[in-house]
Amino acid sequence: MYSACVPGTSDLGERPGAMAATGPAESVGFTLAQLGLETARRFGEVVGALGLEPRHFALLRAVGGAEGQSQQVIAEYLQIPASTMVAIVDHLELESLLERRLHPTDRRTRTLHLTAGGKTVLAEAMTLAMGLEDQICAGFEPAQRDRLLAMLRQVAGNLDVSLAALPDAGGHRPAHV
Amino acid sequence: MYSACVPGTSDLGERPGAMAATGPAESVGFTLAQLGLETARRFGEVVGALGLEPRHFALLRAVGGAEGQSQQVIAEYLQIPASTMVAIVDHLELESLLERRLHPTDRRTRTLHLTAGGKTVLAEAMTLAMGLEDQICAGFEPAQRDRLLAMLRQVAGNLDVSLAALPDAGGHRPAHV
DNA sequence: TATTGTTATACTCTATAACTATA
DNA sequence: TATAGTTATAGAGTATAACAATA
Repeated sequence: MYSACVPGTSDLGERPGAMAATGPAESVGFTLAQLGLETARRFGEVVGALGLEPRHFALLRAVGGAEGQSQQVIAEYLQIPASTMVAIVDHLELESLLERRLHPTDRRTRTLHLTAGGKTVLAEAMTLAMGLEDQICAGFEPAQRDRLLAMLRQVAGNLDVSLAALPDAGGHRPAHV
Repeated sequence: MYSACVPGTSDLGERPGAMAATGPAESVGFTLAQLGLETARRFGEVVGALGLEPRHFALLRAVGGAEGQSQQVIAEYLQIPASTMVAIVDHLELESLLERRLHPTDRRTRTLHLTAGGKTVLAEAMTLAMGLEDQICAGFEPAQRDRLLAMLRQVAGNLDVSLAALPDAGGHRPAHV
């Protein structure tokens, strides 16, 4: 993890120090990079209380929002290679938070589904995430927070960052239909 | 780098895919984490054109703003372990962008100084960073950009993130003086 | 005896590529 | 022949701890 050098980046896990401080406070870019890093780090701590790592949460959330999708589709959405996907799914399946099921027509494909426990843990994680959100936005009036979000969305647009969720399997039809 | 799972984190280098998309667009936390990640990634691309990695830029910048500080002080500021610091300093010294000098009174200590070339490269990198800044803030009027920065600073305060630079060696006096 | 910097090393994470089974 | 998923493996990056010189 050295993305921290921000605006270099860096990935953080629950690993200790990242190269963090880097930018002038007058720059939106530096500030965003630094806040993003710290936000991610805090989130890791928060979901860590549930025994989850950020990547596990990310997968639970993706599956929760797109029940029945294939591993491949979800891996592409999360922008991780197939081999990494296998490891994460293995981990969560071992903890009985999600399960692989056979695809109804294609026996090569595995579809992913949350278990009851997975839904519970995901809900708990979302609750904790909302608590962090409140901490992040402390002192903001609702209208101010909305303005901040609107500006951040504009920045996302400027950077071609998609904030969209993955449609569930039912929404996906073969192109030729 | 998997901090990308955002708000997991992650560090990014110039490495390809990071687990990126994760959060609902209605959350400041998720959005910040995602934008921070992308900003850091873009910055890595930008300074990469100068042959720098984000961590190299971070060190050049820290030294440029605190000429003559010891490796230890700067490593602490950057929140990286001493052994990592050695590797980065080695790299930049090999490229003649900075140099180690002997401390005037303590022969254990090395002080860090930018070379003329280092100053040039740092200035070029700052110019490129400003170009990225313009891209990030495209469509914002100056007053809007100021409002965004002010809000981000408030978030930084909420998260105890320091945006301060490191004082240079001259500003450091032993506590007992 | 404590501290600065260095070196050696072990560990984690990630991605590439080979492999199996299906289509 | 191509694709979904799996496994094996090699590489990068990081941190921990032992070490040398100096205080």
